[in-house]
Amino acid sequence: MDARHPSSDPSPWMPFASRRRARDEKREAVLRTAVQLFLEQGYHRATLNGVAERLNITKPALYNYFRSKDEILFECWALGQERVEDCIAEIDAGNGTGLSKLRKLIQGYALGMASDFGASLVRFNSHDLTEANQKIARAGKRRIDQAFRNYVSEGVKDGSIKPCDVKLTTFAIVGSLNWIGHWFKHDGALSAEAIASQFSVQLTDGLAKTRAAKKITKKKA
Amino acid sequence: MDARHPSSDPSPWMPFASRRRARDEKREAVLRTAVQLFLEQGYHRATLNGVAERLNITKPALYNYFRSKDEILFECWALGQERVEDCIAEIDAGNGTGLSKLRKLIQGYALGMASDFGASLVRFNSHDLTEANQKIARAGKRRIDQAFRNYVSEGVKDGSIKPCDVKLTTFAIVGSLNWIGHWFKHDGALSAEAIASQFSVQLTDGLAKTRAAKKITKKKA
DNA sequence: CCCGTATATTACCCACGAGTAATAAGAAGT
DNA sequence: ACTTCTTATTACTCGTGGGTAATATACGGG
Repeated sequence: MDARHPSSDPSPWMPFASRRRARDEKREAVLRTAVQLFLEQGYHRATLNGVAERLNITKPALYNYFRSKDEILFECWALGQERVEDCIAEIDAGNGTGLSKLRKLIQGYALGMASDFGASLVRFNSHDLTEANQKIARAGKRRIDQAFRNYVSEGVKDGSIKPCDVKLTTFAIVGSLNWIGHWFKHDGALSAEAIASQFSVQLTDGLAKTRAAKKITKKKA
Repeated sequence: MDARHPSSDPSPWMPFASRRRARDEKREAVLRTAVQLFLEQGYHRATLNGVAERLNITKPALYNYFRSKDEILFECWALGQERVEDCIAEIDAGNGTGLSKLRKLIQGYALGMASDFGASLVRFNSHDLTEANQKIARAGKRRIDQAFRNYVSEGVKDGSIKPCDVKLTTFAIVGSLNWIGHWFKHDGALSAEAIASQFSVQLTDGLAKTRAAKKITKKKA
């Protein structure tokens, strides 16, 4: 069925490695199922029995992979967070104007929000995490917010974005994007990609300092 | 202290009325305390014992005013909803371009979001309501969303707003506004009014079809 | 002054679901 | 085949908190 047990491979670690991989796959399967159920029914209404049932196992089996329900919640959150942070890292590695970076981040973040793990960043209540994990989550949120703000103010500096209140502008953009996590449906009329590219244009529409926009500003001034 | 017991009033219904009013005030006090606690700790972490404690009463006393915890939640939601719907009614009663109506709604909605009851529209999980109340909440959300869409498409028709994807534009605006409910703090640097007026301008900035904007559109075309 | 109603309290119930033994089954290695 | 480690199951505990029954107290009206 698959190449998970390549008996032809003589390496004595291979069987071990393959078992580890199977384990990780199961862990991921749990997370995927859990996040779906959490999103469908809400974290508290969703029970671990329910999660287990969907996986055709029983609740205690889950405890081979996770220590507690809130740990599952946290790891769902973490996967969504990771994806966004990877996106930020990629943007930071490249170059471009503040505006182009901002657009990339908007696009990446929008795509994230259209996924289950991404939506968990905004659909779950941070109070359901342990105190320690709440701190981690807050720090993560901060880093993302900071990235947005950095790109905006960078854009203002390099002239690609017209002067604006960085904080409020960021809030407005992030808000629009977060909302995707609440209304997006995979079976809807709009694909995630379409939304992402639309938003990356639309949300920066009034922000870009084009030649034409410059003219207007000067006219007004 | 107050005129709640006007013994000078001969009307036999007056005492009754005054007691009703006291009752309603207590009901409201419960809701105010409850919504605060729900927002602080999350609906599930917050207990009715906790709510009662803050009011210097005990849990069963709450059941003189509400049938269940989720009824309290619902009424908090309803108060926030009502406020927005009042705003919509007011706008619909007056006249103006689609753009000016949209700006009024943005302003009103932003102000709402900066209040506890308004924030409850977006901070609480609809799954914590009864099936019946979920339907009511969904219908309410729909009405608000529809108002936004109506004003936008009205604006496009009357020429105050430049042609755009009504649905996505609305989502973007509503998203920005809803996000206020998550980050606004009463003791923060920005007042609710400042945010509301800022957003009413900023969110419609790229939307308004000014003469200058018209020129750009024609240039591009 | 007494009665009836509204409103509060104390003391309880109990459903629910997270988490935990105790234990069985299955595969890997020898 | 025997052992061992992993992974799963059955059957259970138990804390929590929403909700209730019985009851006390305050207050306005006759």
